[in-house]
This record gives sequence, C-alpha cells and structure tokens, in this order.
Amino acid sequence: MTPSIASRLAKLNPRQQEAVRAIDGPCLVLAGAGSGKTSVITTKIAYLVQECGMSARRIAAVTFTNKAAREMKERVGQMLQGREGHGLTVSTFHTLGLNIIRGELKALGYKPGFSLFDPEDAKALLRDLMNKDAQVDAEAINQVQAAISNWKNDLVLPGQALSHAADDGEQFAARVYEAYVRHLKAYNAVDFDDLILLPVTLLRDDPEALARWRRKIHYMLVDEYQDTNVSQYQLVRMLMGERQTFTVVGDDDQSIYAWRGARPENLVTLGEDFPRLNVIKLEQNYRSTGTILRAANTLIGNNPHVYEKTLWSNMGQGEAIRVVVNRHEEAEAERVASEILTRRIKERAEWRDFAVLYRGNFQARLLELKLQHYQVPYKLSGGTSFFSRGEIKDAMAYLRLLINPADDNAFLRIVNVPRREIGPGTLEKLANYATDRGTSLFAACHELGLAEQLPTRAVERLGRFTHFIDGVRRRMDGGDALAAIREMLRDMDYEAWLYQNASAPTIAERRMANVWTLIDQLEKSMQADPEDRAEEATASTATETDDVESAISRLVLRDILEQQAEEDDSDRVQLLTMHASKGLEFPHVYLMGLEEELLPHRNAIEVGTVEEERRLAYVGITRARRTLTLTLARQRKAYGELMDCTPSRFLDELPEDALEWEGRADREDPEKKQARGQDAIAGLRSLLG
DNA sequence: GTGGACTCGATTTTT
DNA sequence: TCGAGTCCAC
Repeated sequence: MTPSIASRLAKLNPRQQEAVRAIDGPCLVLAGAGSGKTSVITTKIAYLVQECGMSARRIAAVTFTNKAAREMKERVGQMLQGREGHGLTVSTFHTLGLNIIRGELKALGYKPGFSLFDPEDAKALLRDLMNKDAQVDAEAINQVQAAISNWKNDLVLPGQALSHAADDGEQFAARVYEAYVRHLKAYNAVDFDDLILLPVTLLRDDPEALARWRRKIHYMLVDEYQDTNVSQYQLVRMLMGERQTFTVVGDDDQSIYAWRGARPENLVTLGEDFPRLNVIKLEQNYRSTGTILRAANTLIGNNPHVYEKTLWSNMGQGEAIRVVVNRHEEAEAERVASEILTRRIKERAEWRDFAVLYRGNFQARLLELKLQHYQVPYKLSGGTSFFSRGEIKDAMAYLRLLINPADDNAFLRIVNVPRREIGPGTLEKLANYATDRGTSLFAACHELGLAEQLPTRAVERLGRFTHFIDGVRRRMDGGDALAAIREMLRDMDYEAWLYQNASAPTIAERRMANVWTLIDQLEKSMQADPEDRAEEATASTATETDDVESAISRLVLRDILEQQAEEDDSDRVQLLTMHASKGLEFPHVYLMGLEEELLPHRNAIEVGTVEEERRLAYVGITRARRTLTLTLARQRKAYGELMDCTPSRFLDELPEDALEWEGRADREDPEKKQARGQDAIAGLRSLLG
C-alpha cells in the first residue's frame, strides 16, 4: 500500500475504512448527519486510483449541487498527485448528462451547438404553445410545466403520458408535453430534465452507445443518494449495469426533496435490484454534542425506517437545548437578534459561527429588520438570481443564437433588442412562413421567398439583423470568439439601449456591468478546465466555438457564477431555510418558528407528509455543533389575521431532559399555573354570566 | 412606456 | 394583510 493512502485510511474509523475498501460490488453507505461521508467518498476515489490502479478517467463521482462537486474535486485533488487525477469526473448529475449528450449528438439526433433551456426559457416556450388556442393563465402554465417535469423525471414519454391521462386536465398537459418536446427538438434545444432523460433513453435503446459509456466509466460514486429521482437512478443503473461497481452514499433521514421528485425509496430499491449490495452504516458523528444528537435521534425515531441507525459522538454532552417561547413573532425575531449579539461576546464567537434556520423565506423579513437595527451583519440565502435579470437573459439569448441559429426562443427575445423596428406584425408573418417551410426563424430570414410575404422594409430590417449576427459568427469561427462577442455588444450599442430604458443612469450602468461580468465569467469558464479542453481538442477537432458552446451550457447550469458569490466569505450571520442548510454546519444554530402549521407546515399536515417535515426538523437540528436554540411564538400574524399558535408536535417528540424551556406557559411553577387557571375560570364565568 | 388601481396568493426550489 | 404581478389608461 502506498504510504499516502495508508495514512489517509488510518485517519478513518473502522466503518469508514470498510466503506472505502468495499470496491468489488455494489455498496450502499448509510451516512448519518456529520458522519464524514465526504471523507469516505474522496478517500475512496484516491484508494481506487492509488491502491487499485484504476485510471481516474474511468471514475465518475456525481453530486447534486455545483458546490458539492467543487468541494469534492478540491479534496480529491489534494489527495492525488501529479497526473493521477487526470480525467477524473466529479460533477453534478446534470453536467454528466450534458457531457453524455455532447458525446452522443448524432445518436440522439441533435446538431452541434444545441441550446440548453433553463426553466424560464422552457416556460416561455410553454406559454407560447398554450396561448395558441386561448389565453391561459400563469398558474396553468406552471402546472403543465410541473407535470412535464415530473413525467420526464419518471421517464414517461409523451405517448405514455397521453395514454395514461386520467382526466381532461392531464390529457391537455400531455398534449402540450408532446408539442413541447417536438418544438425543443426543432429548436435544437434541451431542457434541464432532458440532461438526464435523454442519456437514459439513449443508453436503453442503443446498445452501441451503452457499450461506449460502460467502457468509459468503470466506477461510480453518488453523493446524497436519497435525493435521486427515477431517471437519475436509472442513469446510474444503466451505466453500472453488469459491472455493479458503484458506491452510493445517502441518508434516508435527510430526504427533504420528495416534493420535487426525489425518491428516497431508491435506497430500498437498490437492495432489491442488487442482491449483493453491501450496506455499511456510518453512525459516529463528528459534529455535534451528545445532547443535540440524542434529541435528533429521538425525533427521527418517530419515523419508520428500513435501515435503523443511531448517531453517537464522543464530543461530550454539551449544553441543553434551549426552547424559547415568545409572545409573538416580533418578540421572537427580537430575541434571536439580541441573543446573537450578546452570545457573540460571551462565547468569543464570530458572526459566521451563527446560523438562523426557518421553514419559509418570509420568516426572514422580520429578522432582517431586527438584525439591521442591532447592526448585525448577515447573509441571506436565496434572492433573485443573477440569471433572471433582463440584461443577462438578453446577453444569453445573443450567445445562444450565435451558437444555435435554430433557437427560435433566443431569436424572438433579441431580434428587436435593441430596437430594430421589427414589430409583432413582421414576426408573426415570419413565423407563419418559417412554419410552412419547416425552418427556424433565423433561417427563414435568409430565404428569398420571404420577400413575397412581407413588405420590403421589413425584409430589409430582418436582413440587416441576420447579416449582423452572421458577421459576428464568422468572426467567432475565424479566431478569438470572445473578442468577437465583446465587439458585438459594442457594435450594436446595447449600452445605449440600456440607458434609454433605465429609470436612472446608475441602473443602466450596473446592468451593463452585469453583462460584462457575464462575458468575463464565460471567459473564465472556458479556461476552467485546460486539461479537459486539451484532451477534447486532440480527441476530436474541437474549435474555440465548441468551447464557447460548452461554457455557455455550464453557465446555464449556474456553475461558475455562483462560485464567485461563494468566495465572498465575509464574517456574517447566515440566514437560511432549513432546506438550504443541508450539508452545512454551524457552532450555534437557531431554529425559528417551531409551531404547528409552520413546522410541520400546514400543507404538509393536510396532505400527510409530516414525516418529511420531521426530517426537515432533523436536518435543522443536526446542523448545530455546540448550541441549539429553538424558538416559537404564541401568536403570529398570518393572512392579515392574528393567529394563536400551537407549539410544534416535534417539541413533544424531543427528550424532555435535553430541553431547557423559557417562557412556557404550562410549565411554570404550579402557583402561577393555578393562578392562570383561576383567571380562566373567572373569564369563563363572566362569559357565561 | 409608466404608474396607479386591481387581483391574487401565502412552503421548500440542488440543476 | 401585504406584496408582487397584471392590466389599462394616459
């Protein structure tokens, strides 16, 4: 054994070592919160390369978020030396799918330069399709979009959706689905769900492609396996087929995305599909105090389990979990804010050591006000994405059209931005003509027959636009693609258009700066993997335009830009939803709003998914390293009305002796309690009297 | 193009 | 209740 891998292994506990060494067959690692699962995955990759002599280019590790992929890549990079890690795949499921599609364009019937539609682009297309017959409201579009996404995630194709439609609504959605798929194909475009669906159907239907990818990937590792959906599981299954060499790591107790298609039962299915499955449990927690873990264990003990596990730690018992009952929501926010302020001094902690977790984003509003009042620096997760900004959508549409002239969506977005006096009338006639001829809008502009359908002036204007785009494209192919893009933005004077349309010059300035940031990011993204690029370039005849193309896709997948946001590691209190907190840890955690109807959420109670809410609470609790404070309000304003709140059932499910209550009405000293009882009786009498 | 009146909804959102 | 988003009149 090489010394470096031996010392890595020695740092792991026996169960973790077992998980690393289990390489001959299918392996499921049930990794409790804080049990060092990332160490297992990264060490296992190093073990496969250094100890088993497997080439890194035969290994694929997949995660759900770009962030997780980046962190994993970095940790593996530290373990492997020199060229050992060359060609290793550590990516999200979606990026893996994107690469498969890029490698199998012909087999899939797509052309080079295909566009990747983000959910907003997809919605725009659906709106178009659904509004053809009658005006449809936004809600209906959202519903159909969700239905289509669910179908795709469940590997249900339009034909099957149509034949299984139970009612008119589903039938309608299924017909839109069919049209949607057809249009995407015509646009030479794929959506996010296609990034998994298309590879799965290809591998299922094309034995040669299957053989190609099985030859390429010999070992897979999957993180957060409980969050996989049907199509993601099938992708892993198809790729690992007969070889059965994979490791999946997950925790059914942290499954909080079932509402979005995740199938935690994939953990069980795995045992059925692979009888040789080696199940290894990691139960030692390296994060939290004994008290916090005991509370977490007791709470989650109320959920049914296929695989029982109990977390333990040797970090000492630590402090009791405090439960603070407040008069109302404002008092709750006030309390949390002021407590962070004092605790920071008392504990000599930094702002970043604190996190406040809540069920819904709206809960952050009041808290923000209080934190501002006390001048506590904080960072709010979520918020409007860079990519939903209009100027970014415009720039992305230009890029997409340059790479993929069939992308009608991109064409429509920017054909008249900045103004080129190409109005709805012209576009409608152009669309009719293109439909008749079975071509894209952009291609139709080049056709001579168009002159018969449109006034000369309109044809001229369209021609000027396409000529402009064609010119940029030629410059891109001829050399420095990014220089051509920057030149394009200057030539068409996008900046002037921004100034015309902004309410203030500073806003226009900021927007233009955003566009340049986007282009800078594009450049960075192209330089991100010089090794891979070199490899691709030798393997095929990759041009710089190909690089721009793949960089744009990565940009759509939110890869590189969010990295920049992360690098801002200023010292601030974190405000997060419990969902967003998964995978993170903090010395001091505040969990707000432990009330019935909020956590568990009322909708969850209604539809009977309290178990997932319990897991959500479990995730929240297990984020805490040293101290945990749970807060709730007796009254809360909801829908404009003041509502009395009931403490969350989850509080009753925690071990009484691990909690330290503050302000609880029915656990005060008996005298007070009796006094209030008298009051109540008196009140009742007065009511009756 | 813009702002004021009006309507509607109110949980979470890895890519 | 409050706020975001939509729509219409100017």
